[in-house]
Amino acid sequence: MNKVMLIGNVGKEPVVHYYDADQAVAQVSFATTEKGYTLANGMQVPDHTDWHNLVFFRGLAKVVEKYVHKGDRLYVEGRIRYRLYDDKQGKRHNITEIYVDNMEMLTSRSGASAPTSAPASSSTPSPAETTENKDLPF
Amino acid sequence: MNKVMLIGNVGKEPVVHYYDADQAVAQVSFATTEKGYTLANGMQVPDHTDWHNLVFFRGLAKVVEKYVHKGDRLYVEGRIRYRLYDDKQGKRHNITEIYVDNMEMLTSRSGASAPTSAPASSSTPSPAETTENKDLPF
Amino acid sequence: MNKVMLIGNVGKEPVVHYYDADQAVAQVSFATTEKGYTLANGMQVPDHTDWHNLVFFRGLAKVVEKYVHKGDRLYVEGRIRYRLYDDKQGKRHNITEIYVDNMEMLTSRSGASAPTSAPASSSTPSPAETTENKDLPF
Amino acid sequence: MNKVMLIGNVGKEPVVHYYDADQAVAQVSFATTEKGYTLANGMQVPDHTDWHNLVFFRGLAKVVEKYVHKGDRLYVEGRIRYRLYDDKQGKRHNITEIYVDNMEMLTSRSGASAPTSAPASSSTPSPAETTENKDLPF
DNA sequence: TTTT
DNA sequence: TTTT
Repeated sequence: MNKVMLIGNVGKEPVVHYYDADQAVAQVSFATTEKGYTLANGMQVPDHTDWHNLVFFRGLAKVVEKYVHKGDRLYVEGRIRYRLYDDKQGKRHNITEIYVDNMEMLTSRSGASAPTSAPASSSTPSPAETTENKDLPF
Repeated sequence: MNKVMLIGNVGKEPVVHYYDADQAVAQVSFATTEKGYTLANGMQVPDHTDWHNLVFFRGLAKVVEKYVHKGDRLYVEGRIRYRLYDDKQGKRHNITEIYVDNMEMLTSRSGASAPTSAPASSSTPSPAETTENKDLPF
Repeated sequence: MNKVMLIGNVGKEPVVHYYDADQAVAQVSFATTEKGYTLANGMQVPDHTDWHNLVFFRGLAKVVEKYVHKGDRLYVEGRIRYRLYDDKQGKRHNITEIYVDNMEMLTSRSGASAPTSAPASSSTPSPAETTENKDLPF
Repeated sequence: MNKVMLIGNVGKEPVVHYYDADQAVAQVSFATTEKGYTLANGMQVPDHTDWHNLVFFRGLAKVVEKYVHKGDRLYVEGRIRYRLYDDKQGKRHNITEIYVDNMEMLTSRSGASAPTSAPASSSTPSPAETTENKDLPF
């Protein structure tokens, strides 16, 4: 088991690459913040923010491209991956990424205009705010 | 592994029992709500609320007694337990409970007056809004 | 959030219903066991087993029908649902179910003969032991 | 929320530092392995192992020092932390660590002799294989 | 009713 | 019985 669950906010506009029509990859810089607290001795521990490198593949990458924007609050589930890469100068770098398997948008955008091409009809079914498995409404 | 994670709201004031000075047990009726959504065919699936029976023991029960109130939003982690009990009429019942191992209060109560008896001193360290393991602030 | 994660064993053969060609539902009786331990005072707390009612829908129900059997070890993720139903005698009952959104088979069945009709060819791609989201092997 | 759950194996003997009698920190190199699988097109995706830097504080660090060894299988829960540090040559490095809040030992060591110095008494209550919250055995 |  |  290698499982990560995060609730946080998107730091800037997602970056999406298409390797072919089907193979989309989206990268999202994502902040989680741990609230500060006061120690028994009165010392104040400040808030702490971590910046995660989220990576979305295939269908999720397309959902990100369509609906996710800077500032949005998300719940994501995935796995930690550690990777080496060489930059243009041939320097080797470590990078830690979260491969996202599941996402839920927590920013409600009820009367939201769609990002790129606005839907003409107002009867359009609401934008998919959830990409989790949805099952029979028993 | 038998793990439950919930974010939701307290439905009524917690009920706390002391078996002796140390053995406190708190019971909390707790609602989680799954947002409705629109199916591909246009059908609307409404919001769905589940009511959980949370059970807190020992130190956590005391934190609940002190700080948790009707309407509060909580994050809880625990385990599912199924139990049989006989009511006063001798009738047997099934009950499902969530034994809580970890709790975090999500309702900020910054300028909160303490629940029953307000603390005299204003220099009191802030009420514990978190009961998770807190470690060295590296 | 209403999230459940279980690792345990299937107690008897799954029961599968088809409402139509697509709408399959599988029910699985599922045991999780919490290891006993010794208290500080030397008292022994025995092992404790909980029996969960798992419910699988659609594609997952079909995977269950094909591959899951009595005794198998599974990892499942899902949500808790509380439901009322009336039995044939018109008596009302509470039932707690785990709606499964994600499953992973932990019982390796490497040289396994397929459950009902064994595949003739040995070059058959291995049976799906995982039904989680699988992404690009970056 | 910044939550990590891992099941895997300890790669080498833990390294423990004491800053003072109470402030212990343990570091553990920890491997999680994702099973390979066969793609629809017959291509084989091999097993994939990730090496995590686990960090344990205070009481957990002492449990690690006493009971955790190379090869042991563990379940850990914690948070991801990204940190910069300068090495002895003054070079800046990124490091990703998992701050562990909760641990469970999955390697059973029933008749285990204690690691370094064996306890004198054989009536010693069994070694703590679990450091999770344990509650009233209702 | 299961399993380690 | 709660809340967003």
